[in-house]
Amino acid sequence: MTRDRDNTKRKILEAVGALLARTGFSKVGINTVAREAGVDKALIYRYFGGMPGLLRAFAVHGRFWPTIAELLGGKRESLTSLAEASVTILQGHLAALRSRPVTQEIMRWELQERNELTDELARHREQQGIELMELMNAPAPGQAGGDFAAVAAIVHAGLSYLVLRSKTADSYLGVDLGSEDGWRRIDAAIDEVVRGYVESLARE
Amino acid sequence: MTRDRDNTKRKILEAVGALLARTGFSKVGINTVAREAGVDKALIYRYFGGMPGLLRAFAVHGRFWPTIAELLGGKRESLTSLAEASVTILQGHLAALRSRPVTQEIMRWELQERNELTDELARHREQQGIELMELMNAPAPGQAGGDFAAVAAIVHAGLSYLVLRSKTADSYLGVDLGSEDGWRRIDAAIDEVVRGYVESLARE
DNA sequence: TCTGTATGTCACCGACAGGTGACTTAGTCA
DNA sequence: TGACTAAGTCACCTGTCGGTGACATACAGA
Repeated sequence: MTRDRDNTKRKILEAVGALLARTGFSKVGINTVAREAGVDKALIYRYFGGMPGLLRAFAVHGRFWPTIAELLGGKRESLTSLAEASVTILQGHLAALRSRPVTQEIMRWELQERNELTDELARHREQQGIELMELMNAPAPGQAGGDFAAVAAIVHAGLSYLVLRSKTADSYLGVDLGSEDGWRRIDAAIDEVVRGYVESLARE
Repeated sequence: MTRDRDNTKRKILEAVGALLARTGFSKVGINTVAREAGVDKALIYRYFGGMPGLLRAFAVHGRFWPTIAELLGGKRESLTSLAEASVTILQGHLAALRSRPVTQEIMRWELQERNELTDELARHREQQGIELMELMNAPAPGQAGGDFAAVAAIVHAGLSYLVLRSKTADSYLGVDLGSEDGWRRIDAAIDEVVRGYVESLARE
């Protein structure tokens, strides 16, 4: 065999991602990762110091969260109104999350367990979320007669939940989570509910 | 020691609930349940046939899902409008879920794993969800110019996610998930967003 | 009072987990 | 070419898991 530390480290990190996407966090351990990577587990300890270190390296190395640019999907210039911006961002969130199985697994993991790593990941996302809120030019609570941030949080969370749930459920409240048709309904509903709400704010 | 099969079974089932609420599904196993119940694990095999049988018995015995009556919170008579009914039901869903840690754990479990038991639980809830939709007297998609069911699914899912996330996160998009204040914002936002949306439907 | 049964106890199995230390060997540099 | 370093291998430890069979004994019914 050839000896190549960097390549081995890469194989290990890739194994984490593959295992994560395929089997979820609960099955990711030293032994399974080593097996998946075709590498002796002692090397994981030598190169990453153990499971926590490996996960940290994995978290740092990967691009799990969509950039703001991706969320906007090249529509940055069209964000002329609060409704416009909100719909674009929320629809972008839905599409981005759906296309990232590993991110979904990380989010499932975050729901189960709290540790320094999940906290760090959460901090990063919370930070980005707040940037997004600013990008929507959201009015502060009360300022426009409504709590826009709280509404956005509900919808954002709802999209997250529907995507996470789609792995293990066929439908949710009658909406098919297994077909593109169902997701088109969700996508359209984002538009409906956000515009409806923002209009009601404007009317006050 | 006294010999009392029924009491032992009860202790075992209670141990499942306690363990579930305290440590989540991933830590629920034959050994941990037996230890928690202060009982020999052989009895679990004798009385329940093993882990799947125990979980099934647990699922049957417990009241994890709020009844429709609880969701309505004694406001059945006031459901005069679509908006009224929807807000009441969604706020009821939020309160009910927040008060049920075991239900939350089951839902976390459902996000991770799919098996006959989670499927059965999901079927039951999907059924109840559809009843709720009918109770809201929801117009069919397209009938009122909007897909009410999809919007309701997003909001319903969002509330679920926020509650599940509150165990491991302090805030979500700037909304504090650890204080009653944050939840009051969510509660109010349900009202805002639903009314805003329903009004926009009426205006078409 | 005796006896059968079912409740509860215990010891043990194989499999697999995380973790470690000693060994072999490939590649590099003097 | 020889020697050193580090990459890779292997054997083995401890603990826990799910699962099972043999055993002890409390209790009810004859």
